[in-house]
Amino acid sequence: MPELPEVETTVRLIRPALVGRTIQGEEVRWARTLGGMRRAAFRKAVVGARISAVRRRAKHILLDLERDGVDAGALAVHLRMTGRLYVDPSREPLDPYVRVALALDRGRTLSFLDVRKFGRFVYTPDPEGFLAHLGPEPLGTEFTAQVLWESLRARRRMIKPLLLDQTFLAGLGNIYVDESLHRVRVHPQRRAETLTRAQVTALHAAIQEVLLAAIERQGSSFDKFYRTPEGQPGSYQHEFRVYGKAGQPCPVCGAPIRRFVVGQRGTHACLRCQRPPRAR
DNA sequence: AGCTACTCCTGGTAGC
DNA sequence: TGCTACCAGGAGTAGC
Repeated sequence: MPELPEVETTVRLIRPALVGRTIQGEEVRWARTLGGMRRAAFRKAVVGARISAVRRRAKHILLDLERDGVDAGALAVHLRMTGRLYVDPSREPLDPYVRVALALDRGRTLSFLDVRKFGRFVYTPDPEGFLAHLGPEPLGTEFTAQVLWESLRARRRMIKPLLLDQTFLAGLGNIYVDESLHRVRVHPQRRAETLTRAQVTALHAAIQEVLLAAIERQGSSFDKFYRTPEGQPGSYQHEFRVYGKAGQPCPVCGAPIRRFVVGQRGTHACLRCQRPPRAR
C-alpha cells in the first residue's frame, strides 16, 4: 500500500510532466473518488487552471493550481490502497480502472487509477486547511528525537496504532511502522509512554532511515498494485525484515516472524527481539 | 482519551 | 470446473 516513500516517488516522477500544464478537461468515471464534491463544481474548479507546483504532504499528493497567476486552490490526491497517478501520453486513458482523468495541454492526460476505489482525487480551495489535521512530517526538520520523546510521553496508547495515526505523525503506514519497530526491538503493543529514552532516540532514527532507504528504492511493491508513474515496481520490499514474512526466520535472531492483529491491522514482529509487554 | 466496530471496495484465494 | 464466502486494509466516523 502506498505510504510516504511511494507517494514521494510518485511526486518526483510526475512533477516534471505536470508543472506549468493547464487543465483542459476532466473525466470522472467514479464519482466518489471526488470525495463528495459535485462533478459540475469539480469541473468548474479545475478546468482552465494551471498546475503551478506538485508537492507532497504526508501521503497526500498536492497539485497547486492558479488562474492568471493567482492562487486557485489545489488538487489533493490520496492513493490509499491501490491508487496510482501517472501521465498518459495518449488522450484517452484505456485502463478500465482509471477513476478520474484530466486532459492537459500538449495532448497529455493525467490519470488516476484505483482498483479498489478507496483513493481520493479531491479539489480543495484551501489546501493548508485541508491538511491542518496532520502531524509532523517524519523527514521534516521539526520532527526531532526530542519532539518524539515528548509526544510519546504524553500519550497512553499502544505504539503501533499511535505511529499509524496521521494526526500524531504523518506519512507512515503499516509496512514502515512494522519495519521500524522491529529495527528498534520494540513490540507493537508496547504503551507509548513506556519506551525508554534510548528506545525513542533509536525509533526516531529508524523511522527516518527506513523511509529514506525506501525512497531511494522507489518504494515497495510486494503485490501487483504499487508501481511508479513509469510503471516500474519499487524494490524496497527486498529489504523487509518482518513485513509479510510470517513463519520465516527473523534476520536478526532466527526466531520465526509472527503475524497477529493490532488495532485491526495485520502486524508482523519477532517476539524474541520485540518482547511482548506484560498483560495489563 | 483511547478503544472497538463499521464502512468503503475489489481481486484473489480458500474451500467445496 | 465453477461456485460462494471471506479477506486485506487507510482513514473517517460512531459509540462506549
